[in-house]
Amino acid sequence: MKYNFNEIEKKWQKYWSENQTFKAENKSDKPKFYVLDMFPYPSGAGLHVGHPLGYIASDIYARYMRHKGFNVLHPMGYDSFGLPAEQYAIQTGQHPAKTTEENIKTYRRQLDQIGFSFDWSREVRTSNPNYYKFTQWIFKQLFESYYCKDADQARPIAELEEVFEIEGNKNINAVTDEGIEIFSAEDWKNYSEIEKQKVLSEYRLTYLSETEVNWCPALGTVLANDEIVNGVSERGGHPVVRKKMKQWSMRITAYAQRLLDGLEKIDWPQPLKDSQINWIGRSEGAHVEFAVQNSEYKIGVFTTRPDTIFGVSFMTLAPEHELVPEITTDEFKEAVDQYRTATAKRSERDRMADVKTISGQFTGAYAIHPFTGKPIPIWIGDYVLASYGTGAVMAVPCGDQRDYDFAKHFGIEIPNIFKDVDISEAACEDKNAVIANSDFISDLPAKKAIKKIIEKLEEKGIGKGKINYRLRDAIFSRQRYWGEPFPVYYKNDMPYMIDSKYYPITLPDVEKYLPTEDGKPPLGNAHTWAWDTEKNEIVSNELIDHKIIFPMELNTMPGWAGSAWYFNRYMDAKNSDEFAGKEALEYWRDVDLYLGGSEHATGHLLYSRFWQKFLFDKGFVPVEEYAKKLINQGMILGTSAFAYRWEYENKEKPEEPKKTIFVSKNVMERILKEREGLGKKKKAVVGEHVDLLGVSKVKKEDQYSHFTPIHADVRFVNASNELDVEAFKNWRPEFKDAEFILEDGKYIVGREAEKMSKSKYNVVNPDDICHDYGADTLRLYEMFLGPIEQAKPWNTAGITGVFGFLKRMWKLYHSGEEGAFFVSEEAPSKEELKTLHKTIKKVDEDIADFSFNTSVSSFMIAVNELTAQKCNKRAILEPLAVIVSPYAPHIAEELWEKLGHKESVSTAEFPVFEEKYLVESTKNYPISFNGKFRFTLELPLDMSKDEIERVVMENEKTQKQLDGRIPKKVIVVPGKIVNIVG
RNA sequence: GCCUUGAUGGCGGAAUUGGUAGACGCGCUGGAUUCAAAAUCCAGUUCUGGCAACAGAGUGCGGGUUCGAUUCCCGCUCAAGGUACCA
Repeated sequence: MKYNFNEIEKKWQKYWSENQTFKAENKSDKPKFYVLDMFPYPSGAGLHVGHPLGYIASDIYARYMRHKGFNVLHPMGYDSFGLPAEQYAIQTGQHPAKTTEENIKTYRRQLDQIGFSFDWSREVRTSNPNYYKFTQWIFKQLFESYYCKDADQARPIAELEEVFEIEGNKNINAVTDEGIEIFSAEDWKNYSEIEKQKVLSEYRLTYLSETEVNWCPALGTVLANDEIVNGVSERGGHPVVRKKMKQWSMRITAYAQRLLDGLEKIDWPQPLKDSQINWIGRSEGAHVEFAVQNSEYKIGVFTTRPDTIFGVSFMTLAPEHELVPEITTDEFKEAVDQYRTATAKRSERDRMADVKTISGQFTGAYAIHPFTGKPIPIWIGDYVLASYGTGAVMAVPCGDQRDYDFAKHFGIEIPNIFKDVDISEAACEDKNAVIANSDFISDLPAKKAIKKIIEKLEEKGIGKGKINYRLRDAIFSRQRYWGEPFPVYYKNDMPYMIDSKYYPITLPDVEKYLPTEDGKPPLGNAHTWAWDTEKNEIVSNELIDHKIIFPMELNTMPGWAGSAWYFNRYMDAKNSDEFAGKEALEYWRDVDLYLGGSEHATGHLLYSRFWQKFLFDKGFVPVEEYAKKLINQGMILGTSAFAYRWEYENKEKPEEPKKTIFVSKNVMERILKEREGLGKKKKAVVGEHVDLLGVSKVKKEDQYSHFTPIHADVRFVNASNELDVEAFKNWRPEFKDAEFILEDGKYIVGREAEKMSKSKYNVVNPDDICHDYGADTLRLYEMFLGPIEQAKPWNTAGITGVFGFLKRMWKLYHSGEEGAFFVSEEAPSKEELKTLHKTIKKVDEDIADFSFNTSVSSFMIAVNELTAQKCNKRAILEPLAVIVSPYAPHIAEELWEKLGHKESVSTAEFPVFEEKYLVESTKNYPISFNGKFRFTLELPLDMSKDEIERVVMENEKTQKQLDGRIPKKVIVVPGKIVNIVG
């Protein structure tokens, strides 16, 4: 019988679906195991071969753990809110819900065809109102909480209000906005409703704030930093300005320290942890206040080197610093204003990217040095960022290179406060340098000086030790349509939460998905988007009276909102009362294995940890870290194909039409090489080669043109990199009449590994592979490509290898007449048992190490050996089917059934490795001379060291190697090696 | 610049605590089978020299430790990813 993979795979996929084979129960006597994949955004392009890599690995793990007796939760769902669907809606007018639904159907079909053991009964979609009602609920919880530093956890905001009533806020130790005012109980009671709400919002874990954003008036939207190139929008090249906007923020900074500490408790890849540590950016130092001369104002700075305070010779403020207009003297007003306008035009990223240009402006004002009392000129400069620390620095040119460069550039003095250090060329940033010329901290090393200076600052009441974080509160508003609506309405411009009883607050329909003409987000186009506080329902905007009926929030939540808690939802996906029931949460607790790409390191993986900690503080979830172990899967890259275009124009005969000529790769390379030999600029000119190309007779120097690599669709290229020229010509009208310069009658393309993407025409779809070779081959091959965490280019060249393996394995079970199924009941031989147990051991170890590629190799070795042994014993082939089943489940099920089993192979117990079958009595000792291996010698394993040495030395091969020399030393490591030195 | 990861045949990659470098697969070469092809099977395949036995070189580069280094240590080069005026 032939290995008919198409039929087998369809049959078992149907079986699994009909029998709900992989449905996980929330109660079980078995230990639990939760295997999770980062869920996909269902894009219109469908799955490409890169997507399933992680899913296959996690599926192997999940199936393996089932065999090992665990109750496995292995769910899948969709992060289905997002920009592409909205862009598509803008272009076509189709509702994003509709296109998203279609895309999900494609994804599901593709996922099913690969044979994953997902429990589809728990599928979640972030854009489903039954799901996002809980995203809204969590948002409300955050709104109604503040971070208490004493308890080091989130507490209800209602507690604050009680305290305010009694004693004001003087004893409250909470994470708040900078510079919060102290008020008494009396003050509080006299505050208006609006004033009270304003105060509370300074404490809330999610709050409205004026945030600087990159506003693009032409597109009517806010752009992310990476959507701006050279100060204009990437799309369309429209001007971008920095603008203040009222937006929701998440006080993630409250959790900075715990997010840092938590990393020590979880088994995540070190690079990923490092990038989170980096992102949080903790630095220890001091906050110091500098008084401004002849004024009431004080400028606070953060410094990590308070010990260098005697080296301060100027201060620099960010141009946006709020005190700049207040302190600037009339004389400098104009220059300062000019500088401020100039920097406002540049995006933050531009400013940061341009490190070389030093610019700044003196304000005319002076601060007073807190210890020496000397006046210190106050400058503004765009090397100081408004968003870090206090937006101001005490400049110590002798100790900080940026301050040094700034001082040099503007001719500011550079006092030296380091003992025996030359600062004529550069600043001294060495923390081991001893401080000098610094009053009471002179002659101290940095560490001691820092301690002393902080004590003094605190004593004088002008500063204190401080820990600063680079991490900033996360902006949570998006001016988009296709996202979660906020459950918020506005009364007197203050936000109020709609009671969670009325969730979900469903996304309203709009006619256009673009921003409104007056620049409001797309929800501004909705006609029915007002909250009736009496009827508790969404009503027509026309009814807004600001008494009972109020306007609702027009922003939507960002992409990461839904994905910040979905792993909890899978535990109890159908619960309509709670985001997940207590019992389910207690049973599943956390993810045991989480698989996904490292690109989420500082986005999803940080925000989701933050939300989990918050939910933990509130007692809603039982664990503080939701994923014990995380594995990054590397990206599968596409192998792009390039055709090299040369635009040819005969300048002597302009009447001749221009020609598009494609030059085969090696011809092009030869030309470039020759030109290099002639000393001409590489890749610049091909004029001299007109003859060679045989195009036309022209004056050579008139032909100037570059070779331009053009992406050719990889479907037109075969394994030998030959281009199907006809298909390529028909592909695009502009290539219809192109000419081709061939080599050996073929057009050879260049190849390069790039991210798989539609625009690069290098996407390989798993559908074709499944059709031609089957899902089991695809699964094995993706694993066989190399270590899971490594990025690698996709190349189908080797796929016949694993396909051949499956066919050979199939044959083992079909040793009957004319290939009929047959297994013998005979007892297996020693050799057969050895092969089997060697493989069990290897697969156990490999799965524990997530080394799936080497398991596939060991399967191949096993099948090769069993084939050579002509093995057809049930006692070997039955366990073999189980070992292979996590990797190639369809063929395993089919063979399992043929072996006479009624239940799915997934219920079978994983074969247990037994050492006794591998015990050897002899060892083939490698004999080396001076560390160089020469030959092997088979000796009993129980032979003593001396005995081995004697036998080896007596051996004639040894004598031949020694050629009469007397060895200085003979090293014998029993069971390992013999090395003869001398 | 900084952080991280990596570099092994023609290619993807393997090598447990330092102990026979190149498993397994692809490709390539030769052979069997076939009218022929596909498929399948067998043999060979790191490089250099040699008919061969064998000898020499060899895991990015330069040193070191060791009887012995792909593996450990020091110094570099290159590549990929992340991050960037973070006071």
